[in-house]
Amino acid sequence: MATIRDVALKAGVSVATVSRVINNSPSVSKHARENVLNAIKELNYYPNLLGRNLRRSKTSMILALMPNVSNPFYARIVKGIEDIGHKNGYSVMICNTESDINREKIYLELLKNRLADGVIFMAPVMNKDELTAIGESYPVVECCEYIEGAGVSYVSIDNFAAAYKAVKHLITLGHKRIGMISADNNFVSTIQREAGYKKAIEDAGNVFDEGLIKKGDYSFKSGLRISKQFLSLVDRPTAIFAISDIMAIGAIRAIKEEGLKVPDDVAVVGFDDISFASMYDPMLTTISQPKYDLGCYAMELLLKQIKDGLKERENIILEHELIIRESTVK
Amino acid sequence: MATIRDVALKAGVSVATVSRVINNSPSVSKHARENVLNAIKELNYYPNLLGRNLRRSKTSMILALMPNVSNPFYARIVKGIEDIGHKNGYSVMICNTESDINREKIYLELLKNRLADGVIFMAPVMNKDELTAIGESYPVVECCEYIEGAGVSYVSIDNFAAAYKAVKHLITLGHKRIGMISADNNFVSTIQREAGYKKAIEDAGNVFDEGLIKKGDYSFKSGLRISKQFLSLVDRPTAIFAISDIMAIGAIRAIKEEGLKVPDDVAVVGFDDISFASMYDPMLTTISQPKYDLGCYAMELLLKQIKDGLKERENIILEHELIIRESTVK
DNA sequence: TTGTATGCGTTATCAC
DNA sequence: GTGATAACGCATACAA
Repeated sequence: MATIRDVALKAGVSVATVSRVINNSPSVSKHARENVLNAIKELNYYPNLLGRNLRRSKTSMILALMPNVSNPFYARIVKGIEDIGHKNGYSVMICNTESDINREKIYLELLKNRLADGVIFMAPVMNKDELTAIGESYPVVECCEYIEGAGVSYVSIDNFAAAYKAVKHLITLGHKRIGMISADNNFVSTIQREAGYKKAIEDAGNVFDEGLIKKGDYSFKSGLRISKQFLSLVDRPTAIFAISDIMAIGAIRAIKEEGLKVPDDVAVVGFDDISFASMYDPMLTTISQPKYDLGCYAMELLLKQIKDGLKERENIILEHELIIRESTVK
Repeated sequence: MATIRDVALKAGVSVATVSRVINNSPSVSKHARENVLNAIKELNYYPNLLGRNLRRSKTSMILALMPNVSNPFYARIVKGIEDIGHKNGYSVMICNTESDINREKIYLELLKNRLADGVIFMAPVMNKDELTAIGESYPVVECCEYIEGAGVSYVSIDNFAAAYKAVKHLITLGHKRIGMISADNNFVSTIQREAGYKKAIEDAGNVFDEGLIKKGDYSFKSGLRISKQFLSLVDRPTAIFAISDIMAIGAIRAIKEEGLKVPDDVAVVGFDDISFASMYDPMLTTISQPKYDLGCYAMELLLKQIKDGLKERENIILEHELIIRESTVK
């Protein structure tokens, strides 16, 4: 495999000149540049970035840690991250944590081992102190999900307001008993969405019933199971609000299996607006997050940290949107 | 940031000894090892892998190029790749090509630039000669989709047999006019699936009607649009076979929108068995590929190439399965 | 405009 | 069991 030295030899110049050509330094004669370029082509030379990166002590790589490659919710976010990254000369490596703290740590080693310049965390499961420690030494930004008080920059939406809006929508449609399919974790999104749900219920003058919040695990099956529980209540809810589209879809399936109609008998609202939401039958009313922009802003925050040092923390809250479809309105 | 030299200094030994400790060399005294370990902890030292990789000229990273992170079909495959990779000390970086040849090339540079030791290609769009060239110089294996005659190892399924089985299933159910939603490309999978479709039709003694194959683009919308075309035919098909689940789901939606029932009026078979297939209403009959195993085998083939040099080419065909659900049988 | 020489952080060879 | 030291491939300060 050709090295810069081979190129220099073939082009009859020094390695320094070759390096200058590669890096578009202006101070190199036309003649020399041509020779070098030819030699590069002839030798099919590609710079060894290990050498370059070691020398420059930067890798132009950033890490995107997500809990689940298969979750379509993250797809657009990643696109935003990549677009901004590429525009700035960074490659992004996507890594699958599976919400497994060990895998998170394995991939974080890439950062500590200087194989990446920074990391975008999609939904960290490590605890606050650990995250804070990482954030103090390396460029980190959280995207969507974040840990409050960890002192790490994040970009997200106002989950409280979003949930409030979703539930308000149901209330406006006349629903009084609204079941909520939440999750059994301490994510900010979960806590905020439950709070938004509660506030909307209470603002409407209805009594908040703790029993109408049940915990799933973001899966279709859990949405299905919980909804069946709701439907078997004597005073069953006429609407269900799920904190993820997949669980909402499980809810729809459950309602149909019970011989009921959506939205006539039970209305359903989801969260995320994944692509499947508009493919389902009925199409799902849901909260749309600005996924692409979330990714873009996260990457921009990260780049700023990398360039300017990591002193400044910055949090960005983007707008969400309620997308009304067939699962709530005919 | 601490380097091996700092550790050596603090531990009162030479860098060589530190290196030995890091790499678990047996020839280092208990005493020295302890000192080094302590120094490492105190200094919060992490080896700079750029240095190590440069020295060893290997990165223990492999590239997984996929057309689309958001396609749930690839999720399990990636899991297989990662599991085998991790088990062998490799990290895998997932990269999004979006079926864009430029992005493919950008990421392939990481290989040429020695930032990765090998690449697993999920659905290459580059042409045969280009792929062959890459395959001659670097460890490469194709997974699922592959280019025939490129001389690159691949692991896939028998798409001809799978399509044949799917269509045969419909024929057995009594269907005679079966529309096929294919794609407008030259993927092996597409060609083989069309051939399997044709053969099944002909083996059943029916006439093959070219007009019953229409081309989509793997999207929900294209499945929807094409199905509406099918349904508006005077002699409309009573069954539809789509080469992707997403298009099949579009077909179901179209059939329902026309006021028809699935499977009573029109039956539908998809391909891939994405998680969403069993969430839809009706649940989708489809061909299941052994996604996880596809990933595992691909990674194993790649590791073999990396270790043994890249001389040997090997192709692996795994078993598929027809999953019969509600979209064909009540 | 060009070349020489140094060092980035490691590992590995060699001598002790 | 240990320590000098020479690479790995490149970028750059400095000298010319």
